Amino acid sequence: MSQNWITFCQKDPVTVAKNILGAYLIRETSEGIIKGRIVEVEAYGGFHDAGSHISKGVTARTKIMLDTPGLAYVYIIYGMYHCLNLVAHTENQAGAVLIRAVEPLEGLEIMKQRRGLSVTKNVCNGPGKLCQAFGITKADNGHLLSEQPLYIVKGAPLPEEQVAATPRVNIDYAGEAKEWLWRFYIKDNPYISRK
DNA sequence: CGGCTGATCGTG
DNA sequence: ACGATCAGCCGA
Repeated sequence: MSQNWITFCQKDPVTVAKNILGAYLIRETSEGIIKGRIVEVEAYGGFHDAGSHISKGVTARTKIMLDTPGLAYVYIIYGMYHCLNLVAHTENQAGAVLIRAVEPLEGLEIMKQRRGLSVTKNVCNGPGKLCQAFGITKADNGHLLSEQPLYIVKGAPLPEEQVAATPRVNIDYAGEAKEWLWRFYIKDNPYISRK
């Protein structure tokens, strides 16, 4: 039910990021179901977080970070790739959670075909890669991620000792915020984007 | 308008 | 280590 989902996402982005680890990302396509387990995420905050898009200003692109928690925030990066985020923040705040890597579970053939690969390795172990595998584009921007045909289903809670926290990737411009331990991944999972 | 920048990826 | 490649943002 969507209200449960919105409530789940209406917490600070760091909490939502940790809570969404181990959940399932599901895409229904005309060719079949694609499913994966979320194994790596990053939290992005509001105006105080120099690594966050919205800290540079509220624009047509970034204003969704202020919108309803649980919406998809999809943007194009480097003119070539898409990234999927989940809007996540408390009342009157801004924030999002970047889905960085997924462990492929179902729809392997469709994913490999879209990625142009013959083996499962490297199909979903990066934010741009998983969007290509799942067929996620700007057409999905603003979609509530509890609803078909693109949705997230919560998994079993993870023991804290299975979760690693590190600085976020590729935000060298972000000053002190680049040191914050806002990247989370499932330890020893072979499908994370990098060590 | 023109100029820059980038929450990436594949290749080497 | 580096280049591809262009939406998004800003300043004029």
